Amino acid sequence: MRVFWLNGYSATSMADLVEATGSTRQSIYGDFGSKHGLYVACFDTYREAVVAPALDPFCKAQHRVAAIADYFDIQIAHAERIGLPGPGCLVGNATTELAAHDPAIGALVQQHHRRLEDAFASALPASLSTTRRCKLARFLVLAAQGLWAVSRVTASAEQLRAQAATIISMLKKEIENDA
Amino acid sequence: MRVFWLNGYSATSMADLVEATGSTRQSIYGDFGSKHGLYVACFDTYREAVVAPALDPFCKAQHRVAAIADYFDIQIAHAERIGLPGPGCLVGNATTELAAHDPAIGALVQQHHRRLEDAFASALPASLSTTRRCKLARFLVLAAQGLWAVSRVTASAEQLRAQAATIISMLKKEIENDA
DNA sequence: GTTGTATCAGAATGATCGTTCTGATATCTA
DNA sequence: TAGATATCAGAACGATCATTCTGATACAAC
Repeated sequence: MRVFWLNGYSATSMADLVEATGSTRQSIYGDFGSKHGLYVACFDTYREAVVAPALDPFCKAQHRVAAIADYFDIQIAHAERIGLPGPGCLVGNATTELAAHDPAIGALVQQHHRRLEDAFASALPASLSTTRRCKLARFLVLAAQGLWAVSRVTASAEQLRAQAATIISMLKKEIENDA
Repeated sequence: MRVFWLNGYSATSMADLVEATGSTRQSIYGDFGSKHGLYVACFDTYREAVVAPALDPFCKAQHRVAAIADYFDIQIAHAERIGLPGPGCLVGNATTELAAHDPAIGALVQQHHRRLEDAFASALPASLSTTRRCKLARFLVLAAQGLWAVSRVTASAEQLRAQAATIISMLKKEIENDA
C-alpha cells in the first residue's frame, strides 16, 4: 500500500511490490490475481487503516466543528511523521491518475468523497440547513484534496497547517454568518 | 500536450505521442531528445497556451476580485467544452504524478504555484495587508487544485460552478470581514 | 540529371513490464 | 518416517516500453 501510495499505480512495478511486501510473486497472484487486484485491495486497506480512524471522531460526536480542525491537524501531523513532501492521499492520487480510465477505481473514489462529505456535514452545526451543510461539506472535501496535493510538493508542515487554519477560519466565518 | 494532459506521463507511450502528433519517432527524438524532454516542452506550451491567457486579466486590471471569479468560470467552461470528467490541470496532474520524483518537474510546479498565487494576490483589494493577501492567494491556489481534481471525477459542470461559487462567496466574506 | 540532404515508415534493440511456470525446500498429516 | 501440500526463489514468457537504426522516398541545389 505504501508503495502505491507514494509512487502511484503505473510507476510501481511488480518487482517493487514483491520487494516491499517481502512476499513472493506467486503469493501475490494467488491472493489478489493481478497487480490491479492488489491495488484495489490496497485501496480498501487504506480506507480501513487510514481513512476510517481519521473519520472516527466524526461518528462519535456530531455537530462539533472542532472535529474538522482536528481532522486536518491529525492528517498533517501524520504526513509530517512520514516525511514531507509526502505521498499525500492515496485516494487523491488515484483521482488524478486512474479515476478517469478505470471505472472500478472511479467508483471507489466517488464513494470515498461521499463518505468524507457525510462526515464533514455531520460535524457542522445542527442549526444550519441540510443543503447548507452539504454545500460546506463539499467545499471541505475539495479543500482536503487541494491540501493533499500541496503536501506532495511542499516540505513545510507549517505551510500546510497555515493553509488548514485558513480553511477552518473561513468555515467558521461562514457558520457565524449563517447563524 | 493533450495526451499527456489527459493520461499522465507514465500511461502515455511513445506510440501514443507519434499518433497524436502525426509526427514521427525520429522527429520527436530529434527535436526533444526524449519522452521526458517532450513532456517538459508540453509543460511550457501548457503554460503559454492555457495558463497565460487565463492569467492575463489579472495583469490588465489589478485589485479586481471579480477577476478571480472569472478565472474559475472560464476554466470550468473550458473543461465543459473539452468534456467532463476531463483532464483537469496538467500542472495539477504533474503535481501528484511526478513532482516528488522528478526535481525538474517539481521546480516547474512550484514556479507555477507562485505565478498563480501572485496573480490571485494582485486581484485582491489594495486595502488588505500584503500578508493577508498572500494568505488568501495561497488558499485560492489550494482551492484551484482541489477544483481540478474534482473535475477529473465529476461529469457535472454545474457542481464545479457551485463549488467555485462557494469559494468566491467565502472569499468575499473574508474580505468584508477584514475591511 | 545527379548528387546531397531531409523526412519518412517501420524494423530492430535491449530493457522492463505483468504474468506464468518450474523445481526445490519447508511444513504438515498419518 | 512417508507422503501430500504449501511456499519458496528464480527462470521463462510474450508483450510493450523508450530508443535507435535502416533503407526508401521526396525535395534541394547545381
